[in-house]
Amino acid sequence: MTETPNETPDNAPQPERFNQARAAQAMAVLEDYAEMIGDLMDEMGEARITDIAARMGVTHPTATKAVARLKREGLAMSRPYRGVFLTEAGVALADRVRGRHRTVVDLLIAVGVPAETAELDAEGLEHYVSATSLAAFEMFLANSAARS
Amino acid sequence: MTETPNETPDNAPQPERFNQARAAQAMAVLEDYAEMIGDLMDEMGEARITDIAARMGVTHPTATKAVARLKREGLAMSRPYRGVFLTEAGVALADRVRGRHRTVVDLLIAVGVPAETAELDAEGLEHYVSATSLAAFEMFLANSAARS
DNA sequence: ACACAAGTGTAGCCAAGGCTTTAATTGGCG
DNA sequence: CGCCAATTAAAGCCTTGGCTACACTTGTGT
Repeated sequence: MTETPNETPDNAPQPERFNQARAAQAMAVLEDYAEMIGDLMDEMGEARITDIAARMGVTHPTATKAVARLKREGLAMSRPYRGVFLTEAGVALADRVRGRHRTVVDLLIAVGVPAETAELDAEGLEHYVSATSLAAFEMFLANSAARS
Repeated sequence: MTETPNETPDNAPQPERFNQARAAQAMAVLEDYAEMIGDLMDEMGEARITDIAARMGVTHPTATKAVARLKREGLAMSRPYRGVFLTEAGVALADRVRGRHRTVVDLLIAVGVPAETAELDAEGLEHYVSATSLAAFEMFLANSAARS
């Protein structure tokens, strides 16, 4: 191997922004599952693989794999044939995701997107909203409310 | 609750929205590549694999694969060892993506997101903005401009 | 007590989208 | 003209996240 330390790719414009988007995308699925498990725990007291799969619109093996990944990331715990539970970190993530989702939906509505579309689009958008943008959204919403 | 587990999945929120988001995600990469090829054709008259790869921040083989996918989708054409060109459909897609990108950036800025962050976030966000939301964004921007 | 249905887990396949390595083509230069 | 560097292509591997098929627990009902 020639010593090719992963230095800056080269003098290209900014390919990093794509990598950043790709990284966010990797996290997106985890976030969705964590949020879903949080919802199920709130509603039913526990999250079962079948329910998670049904809600996510996937088959149980797929849900199992996702849960395995959540466990690997320290976001969830589960014992064989028992329900799935979120760790403290998982709960924190779920809460954060939920809050962000609401903010995104509210912002979309605030700029004139129909409520239904806002919900639908937010599902895809939310994972790509940076903390900076989220803060801006909240400020914008606060100002809008105050001005109305 | 009695044991009766034969109940319908309760208020199961359509899992389709997740599938929708997944579909959008599949298109995202293609859109990015098409846009990039369009840029390169405008700037240099042709798009070469090496340039595409550099700009996207990936290796050449990855870019080659992406181009193959674009060709499969009827969005691009290329002859071995010659440049890559967009088909009519590809050009249309690239233009649409470019316009949407600008609108998204403008909207983010309009609601108070710093310009740099807006650019960065738009890269991920743009692929999930529906036509309905996009139209709402444009109307919002038009109104903002008029009111300023 | 045991059988069977439902739920869960495991294995193996596929496509996408990354990567590295190796081969081939092109084209410029000595 | 022939060789070499750069470019492109091809082949093979990895991970993610879908899927189906099949195996195994669990626990409920007779």
